Amino acid sequence: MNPITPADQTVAEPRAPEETITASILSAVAEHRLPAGTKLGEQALSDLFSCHRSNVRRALTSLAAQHVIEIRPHRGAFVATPSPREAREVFEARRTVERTLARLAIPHAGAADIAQMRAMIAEEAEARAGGDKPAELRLSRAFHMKIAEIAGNGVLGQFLAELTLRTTLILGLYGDASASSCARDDHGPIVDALEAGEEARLVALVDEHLAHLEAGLDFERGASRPMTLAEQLSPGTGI
Amino acid sequence: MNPITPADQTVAEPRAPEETITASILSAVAEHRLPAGTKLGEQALSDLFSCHRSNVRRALTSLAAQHVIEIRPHRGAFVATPSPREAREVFEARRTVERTLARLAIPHAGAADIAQMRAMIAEEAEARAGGDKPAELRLSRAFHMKIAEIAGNGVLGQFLAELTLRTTLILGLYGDASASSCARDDHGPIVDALEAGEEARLVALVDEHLAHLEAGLDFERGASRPMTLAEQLSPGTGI
DNA sequence: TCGCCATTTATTGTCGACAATCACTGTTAA
DNA sequence: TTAACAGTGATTGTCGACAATAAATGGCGA
Repeated sequence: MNPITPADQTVAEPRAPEETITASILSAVAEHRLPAGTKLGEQALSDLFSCHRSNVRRALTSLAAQHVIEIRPHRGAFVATPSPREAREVFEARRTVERTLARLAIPHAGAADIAQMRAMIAEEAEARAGGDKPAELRLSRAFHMKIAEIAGNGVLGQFLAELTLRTTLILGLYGDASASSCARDDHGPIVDALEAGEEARLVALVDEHLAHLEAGLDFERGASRPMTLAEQLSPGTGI
Repeated sequence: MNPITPADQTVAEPRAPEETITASILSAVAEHRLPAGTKLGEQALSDLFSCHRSNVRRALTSLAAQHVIEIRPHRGAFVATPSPREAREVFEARRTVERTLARLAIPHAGAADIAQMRAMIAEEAEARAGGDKPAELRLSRAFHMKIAEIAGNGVLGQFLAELTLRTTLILGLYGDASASSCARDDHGPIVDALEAGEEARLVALVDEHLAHLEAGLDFERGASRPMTLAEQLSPGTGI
C-alpha cells in the first residue's frame, strides 16, 4: 500500500536509521512509486521505519539539500515538483556531465564492464517487455550510473545521481506515459561506441539520447497538476 | 576571535536561524577563515547564534549533504578535508561545468554584466595588492559565480557554487600560499572573450585558468596535516 | 621514566512533551 | 447557493533533560 518500503535490512548491517530512510525514499522516487508532490509526513515516516522523529528530520533535510524533496516551513516535506524551466536546466546539466563522464569512461572500460552493461540492457528490455515500469526505470538509471562508475569521478558521479533522480521526477510530471522514455534501444549503441573507444561517436550518441528524452516532454500537461487525492481517484482525461 | 560571525542581520529580514548559520559557515569557509578540519561543535554554534541546538543540527546536516563539512558519528562535524583524489575530481568537474556555463553565458552577457565583471576584477586586484586574502578569495569566487548567473542555469550554478567552495578548501590544503591562486590576471582576458563572443577562445581561457590553478597544487605538503594545535604553534617548515 | 588502564569529562544522540502554525470542517450571514 | 468566518484537529517547530559514546585526564604498574 505504502510505496515506501523500509529497504529490507535482512539481518546484519544495522545501518543508521537516517540512511535507511534516505535510501528508501530515493529508490521510491527513482521508481515512480512516489510521484512528485507527495507529502512526506514526519510521523508517518517515523512510524514506518520505527524510529524517532529526529532521525526522519535529518533524512528529510539531507534530501532537501539534494533537491529531491522540498521543505516548506510549517507545511511539511513534499517530493519536489520541478518546473519546466528547472527541467530544461537539468537536461542541460545532464548533457554537460554525461558527456564528460562518457569521455572519461573510455580508457577505463574493461571487458567485464562492457559485459555487465549489456546484461543490464537485456534486463531493462525484459522489464519493459514485461511492463515492469519500476524495474525499467531502475535499470535505466543504473545504466547511466554505471558509466559514471567506470569513469571513476565520484564528484561528477554524485552530480549525475542527483540529476538522474530529478530527471525521473521530470519524466513523471511531463513525460509521455505511452511512448516510453528510453523505449528505443539507445543504450545498446552507446555500449558499442564505448567498447570501440570511439569518443566522437560516443559523445554524439549520449547527446542524442538525452536530447531525445527531453524532446518527449510535454510541459502543457503537467503544469496544472495539483496532485490532490481527487486527481488520483478520478481517472478522467484532465479538467 | 571566532572566525564565524553571525552574518549581520541588521534589523528587518528575520531569516530562519538555520539559514543564517549555513550562510555564515559557507562564507567563513569561502574566505579561509575556517580551515579544513576545524571542529564545529554544536553547543559552540548554538551559543554563537543564540538558537537551539536543533537548528544547528539542521544546518550541519544540510552542509554535510553539500560536502562542505563531514559528520562523523558520535564525533561531531568538521570542515571537510578533500583528499588529493577528490581534489583532482573537483577540478575535472569544474572544467566540465564552467566550460558549459561560459558557453551559455555568451548570448546573455549584457553591457552591464561586462562592466560589473570588470569592476569585480579591479576590486579583486585591489584586495590582492592590499593583502586582504579573504576579500580576494571572496571576489574571485564571485567572479566565477557571476558567469553562472549570466548563463542562467540555476542547476549548474548550484553545482559550481559547491565546486568553488570545495576548491577553496583544496587550495587551503594543497595550495601554494606564496604564489597566489589567481595571481595572474586570468579573469581579464575571460571577460574580453566573453564580451567579444568568441566561444572557442573563451572556453580555452577558462580551461587554461583552471588548469593553471590545479597545476599549482602540492599534494605532498597537505597530506600529513593533522591540524593539531602543535602544528599551529610551531611555525617550522614542516619536517 | 614509560606505557597501559580505569575514571572522569565533554559532546553527540535520543527521547517525550509542549507550543506555534496551518489545513480543514462546520457554521453563519448575505 | 455561495462566501466568509470561527473553531477544531493535525502537523511541524522548539525545548530541556537524559542516555550513549568518545576523548582526555590521572593513576597504576612495570
